[in-house]
Amino acid sequence: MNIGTASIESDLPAKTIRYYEEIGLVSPDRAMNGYRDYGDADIHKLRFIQRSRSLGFSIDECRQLMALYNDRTRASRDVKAIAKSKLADIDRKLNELISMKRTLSDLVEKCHGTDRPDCPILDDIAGKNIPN
Amino acid sequence: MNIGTASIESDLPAKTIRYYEEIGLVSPDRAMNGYRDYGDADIHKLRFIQRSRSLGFSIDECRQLMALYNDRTRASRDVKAIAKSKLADIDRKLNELISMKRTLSDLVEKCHGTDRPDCPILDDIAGKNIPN
DNA sequence: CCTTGACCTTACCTTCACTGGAAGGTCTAT
DNA sequence: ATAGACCTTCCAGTGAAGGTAAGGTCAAGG
Repeated sequence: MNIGTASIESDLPAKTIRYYEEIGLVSPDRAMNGYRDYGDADIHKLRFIQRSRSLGFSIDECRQLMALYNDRTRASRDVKAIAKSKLADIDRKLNELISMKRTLSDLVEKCHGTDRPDCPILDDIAGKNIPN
Repeated sequence: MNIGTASIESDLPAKTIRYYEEIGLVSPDRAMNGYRDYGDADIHKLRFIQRSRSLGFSIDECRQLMALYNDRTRASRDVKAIAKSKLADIDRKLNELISMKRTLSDLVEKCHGTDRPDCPILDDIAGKNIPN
């Protein structure tokens, strides 16, 4: 499968996929013409990375997970530990996002959204009683 | 007020404050000795930016928000639109995060966590079918 | 007056994770 | 045979800072 198809399958820009190869995350075969040739396992990896990245995990964290994929002799205990620590990260991110959402949607709700300059969102961001 | 104090007042690293000056966000006076001299209005702006950034707005969005804030004739509708689009972003991230959490905690639960290399988490990453 | 140490300055380099563009090779359909 | 959609590599730039170096300034203590 060429990079264009891999891009669609993994929901990642071709540019990004090449970058991931450059930094050693996913190394596809090459066809006779020099084109990258992605197999199902590559697509699966790319999808996993895409999902992890979109959740705010760093490339380095993705690399840890990829390393687990490449080392089939690792004790499943270690894998479980890493997965659990990622779960804790996810929970932390969830809480941050929820708090951000609460604040923002409070503000959006209070904002009348008209032509008038009066705006609770800006008032909040600016802090209540600071002079212009 | 020197940059160190401004840093404390605005809850932003001095380095970041200088960067904000470089990109034209906040331009303090200079004292005779060349030190930056921040007034209340500058601190106010810095706090505004700090708060916007912590709510997930990009620098460019902060710039828009500040322009709206400084524009006495602004429409609160415009501010609301920006905030709502940010909220949509947050919701999308939340959903992805929740789905990732479900996947990972499913896997952690299924993982026996012993010395054996056999590991359901890796099997999932590899795209194997895991019998329930 | 001198030194120490905290604070400030600019200038430049590095980071992370891409993203864009140029210049050119390949494939497929008409 | 040619168009245009794909692919290749290489080089540069982005946002939003963080790090480090080399040096200027200031207040306090000896």
